[in-house]
Amino acid sequence: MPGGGRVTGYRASVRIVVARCTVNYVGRLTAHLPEADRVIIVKADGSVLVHADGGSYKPLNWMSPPCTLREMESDPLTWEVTNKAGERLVICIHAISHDSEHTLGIDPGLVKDGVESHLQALLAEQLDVLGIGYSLVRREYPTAIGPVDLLCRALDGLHVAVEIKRRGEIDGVEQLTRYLELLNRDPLLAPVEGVFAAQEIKPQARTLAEDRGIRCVVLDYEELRGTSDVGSRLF
Amino acid sequence: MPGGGRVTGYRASVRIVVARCTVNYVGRLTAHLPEADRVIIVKADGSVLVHADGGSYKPLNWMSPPCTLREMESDPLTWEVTNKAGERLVICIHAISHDSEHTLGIDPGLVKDGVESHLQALLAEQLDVLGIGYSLVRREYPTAIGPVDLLCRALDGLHVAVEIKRRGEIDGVEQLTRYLELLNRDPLLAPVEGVFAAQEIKPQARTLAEDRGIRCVVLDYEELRGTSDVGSRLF
DNA sequence: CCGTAAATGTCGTCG
DNA sequence: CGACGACGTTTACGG
Repeated sequence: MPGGGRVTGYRASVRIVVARCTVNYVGRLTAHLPEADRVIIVKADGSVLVHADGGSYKPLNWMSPPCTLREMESDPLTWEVTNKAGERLVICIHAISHDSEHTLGIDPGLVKDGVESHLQALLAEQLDVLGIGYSLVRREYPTAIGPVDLLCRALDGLHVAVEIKRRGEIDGVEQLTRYLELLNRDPLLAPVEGVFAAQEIKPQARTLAEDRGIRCVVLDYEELRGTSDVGSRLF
Repeated sequence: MPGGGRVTGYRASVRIVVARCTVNYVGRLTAHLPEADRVIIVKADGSVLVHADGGSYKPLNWMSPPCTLREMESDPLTWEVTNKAGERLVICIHAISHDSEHTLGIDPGLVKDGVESHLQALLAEQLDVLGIGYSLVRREYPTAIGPVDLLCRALDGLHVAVEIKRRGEIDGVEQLTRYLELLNRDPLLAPVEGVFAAQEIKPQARTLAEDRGIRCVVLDYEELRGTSDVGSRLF
């Protein structure tokens, strides 16, 4: 291995450093941060975040786990973070104004509600929102290019493929279009109609969808959740 | 304004708190974090990050700027972060094990190299990589649904639309397909061929592209940069 | 491990 | 401010 330095192994703690530093990343792209004061967080898994005082939750520069941090006994102090893919993050530390370490333990994790999978579960129970008399063939109906959110059968026996989004944009229409093209090749299913269902449908997505004969349905999450049995069971 | 509490205005500093806390977010979705020790970062712009000791750079929970932090003098200590859109992040702090504040100043910002715009600039100078004798009509050729990366003319006078990606996936093929459909409606341009150029092209994207008569070209960034005049000028 | 799709995506740019 | 595409997207899920 080139160079010396101390390799920091697994510590069950975060290290928080505030320091004047320059940072260089070479990997999927090349990125350079000029000398300035920043917050550096080293997590237990070796991952490193370099934050400025502003911007959103995204660090200016970072290294994702799994990776290895090596602290060089050079002047200026240099930290080198590397991973298997050959990406390198090098932090030159010119002056440290804060350095502390904290033991946090394993986090119990985040509980979410209101994401697409919930919409799907609720809709599968209330297909009338999509069309009177619809019956469910399958959730996550598998195709060669991925699963269709809902496959239904209308009163007239025709099949209906439903793509569900929280926010309906062009990508979602394209996705449904690919599914429909494939499903319509299956003589046992064809003809298959398309329904694009979302809490919010962008005008351009609606235009594209309707231009392709895909019906758009705007969903009311609160109403779906209020009416449903699962609504209370799930959360 | 409901409730009391001290509203923390603009401070030109980050505050770093390590504390046992529970966190609730209500906004675009609902998310709950059970009681545990975490790192809480409050940036100068009022934005808040709640990090665990692990995972990647994404916080467990957060609020993006612009937003307002109100510290309630309750027991347990409660921080309420809100924004214009009505999103709320509420942090109950049960025990503080670290609390410090640091002045960082404005960050000079990140310098990047190696992204799509550079690929586009390099390719525009070396069109032979795409096809012998190609000439450039325009970079960012405008259409009603967005700009085509490169519009070229081949030796035989036919037009060629080029979509450039760092990583070529299905989305990029769809995008180019939409452009081609539009461009081919223009009698002054039609017929327009498609070329999908990327540093890496996923098999499924290649299959879809070739199925649609779109030619795929794999780019070598280092070679493009080495050969080019701009290569040295740009960086 | 690959491939696909979701995301509180975020971030920049352009109209 | 909205629309749109890029992103070191990251992250989760399924084969």
